[in-house]
Amino acid sequence: MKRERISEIAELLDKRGKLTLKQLGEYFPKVSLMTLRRDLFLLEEEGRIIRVRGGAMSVKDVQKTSGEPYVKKTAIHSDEKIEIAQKAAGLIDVGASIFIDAGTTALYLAKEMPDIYCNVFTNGLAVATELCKKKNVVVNLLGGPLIKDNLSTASSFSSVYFADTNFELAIISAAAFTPENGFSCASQVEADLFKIICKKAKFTYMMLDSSKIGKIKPYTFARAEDINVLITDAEFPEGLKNQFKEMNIVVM
Amino acid sequence: MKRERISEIAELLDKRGKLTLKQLGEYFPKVSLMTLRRDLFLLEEEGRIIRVRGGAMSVKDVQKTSGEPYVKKTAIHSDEKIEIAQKAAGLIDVGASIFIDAGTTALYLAKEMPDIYCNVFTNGLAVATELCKKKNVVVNLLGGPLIKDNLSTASSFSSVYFADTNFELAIISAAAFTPENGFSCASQVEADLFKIICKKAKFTYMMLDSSKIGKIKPYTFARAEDINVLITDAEFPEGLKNQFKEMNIVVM
DNA sequence: AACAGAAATGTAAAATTTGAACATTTTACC
DNA sequence: GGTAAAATGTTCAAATTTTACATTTCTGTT
Repeated sequence: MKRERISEIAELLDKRGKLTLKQLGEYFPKVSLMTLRRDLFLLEEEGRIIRVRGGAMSVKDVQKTSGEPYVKKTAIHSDEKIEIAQKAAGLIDVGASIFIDAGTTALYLAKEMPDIYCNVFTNGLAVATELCKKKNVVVNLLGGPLIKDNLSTASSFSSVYFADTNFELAIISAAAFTPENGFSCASQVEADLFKIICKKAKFTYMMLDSSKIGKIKPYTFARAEDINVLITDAEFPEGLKNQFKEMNIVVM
Repeated sequence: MKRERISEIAELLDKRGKLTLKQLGEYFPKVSLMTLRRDLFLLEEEGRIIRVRGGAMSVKDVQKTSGEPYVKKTAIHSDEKIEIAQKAAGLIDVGASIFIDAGTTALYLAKEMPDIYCNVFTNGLAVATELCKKKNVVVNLLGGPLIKDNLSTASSFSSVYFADTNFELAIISAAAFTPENGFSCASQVEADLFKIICKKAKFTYMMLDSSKIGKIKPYTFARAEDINVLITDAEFPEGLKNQFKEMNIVVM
């Protein structure tokens, strides 16, 4: 019972990298925070985690991710992003052919994804690396020149590459959204890629955490009506939710 | 003054692994604990340290006890491979267009590479990620289905992709070599890729540590006479070296 | 099945650390 | 010499951890 919980905590931390005690408390509502604290203490003695103020972090995670500027960004609004990623992960069926983008939410999705047989296309190196840990997921990386600050590829070559590859589902995230300007991002090649993706996919699922609302980035790649499902967090304003629903878009 | 103190703190932490705020206070009696706390905060943002209750610990120190599956493999014969990688790194000129493979020696090469302007093509995710740390290196990743055990891409699509991309130099490594069977590797798609690469490149540099000699893998992708430079370690047998030299191949 | 003892967990108060706000000093630049 | 910005100091409230002890659950024995 104890041993089980402890290894579950360790796994959770390896996946998430970092968790607060409160978050752990939500995962294990049956035990008190003090017990969880004691568990963390044991895990620290074993050298598997590092306890930090407020919670703990995975040693494995530190070993692989530290120093890379990209990973730091994942800390911002991470709770909302994980919430969204979990919802998105639940929508993936066995045998599906999916495109996932290179953003931080997508990276969480990669971590949360069930290890079932499916084909995933992505333009994100971190996403691809993460997916390679899953035995049953076939990973396919979009090639091209690398954008260093987010470790993604995007090139004019994409359309040629995608001419012979197919996916029914695109799960992407935008850097900004307003009803007037639609979904936008900061990079033109990325916007072009997303346009191709959205056209190619039968269904487009948009992961959009509430912090993106009202922001505008230079390149719009889709309008509200272009997507099929909007996956967001609890903070998403009700009014906007209804606007999407009126367009027959599933909001979750 | 501030910058100096901060880097001194970082060095101290790298050396000691872990320090409490009080201990830091003894090292820097001239400033208040609040200032040191602020310094630790900055260092944490830079990703150099992890703040823990009561003080901080060095990220480097945590990383020392590392254990990623892929990275683990790099430990085998690592001295020879680093030696070879350093030699290869010395051969790269400003402005060059280069292909580097996805092997472990290639990963060392990526780490040892000078940060000069050049274009690098690769099919290795780890190599690409490593190269992204260099400001002046333009990285270009070959897309396609991912091979999970070595995080590389290789597909029949390569020839199409390479039709419009050019590099004068290919620096690759083989998994095995005998004079009779030439350079061989374990994967057919990789062998196909290497064949295309060697044909496309003006010069082919082969990185071959001495442990590979006498071994045979299923798929031959090049013969001795196909390469221009052989980069190897000190253990490489003299007799074989001379055989290469007789074919006008530079051995170093 | 009942019991003792150990292990695990819960609770609450004390101790420590941190974060935030504001005051003060130093530095850099006109 | 003056002024704004950066750096540092001080103080105190808030949050977190530790400690100590109470309670529950588990385990093995009779």
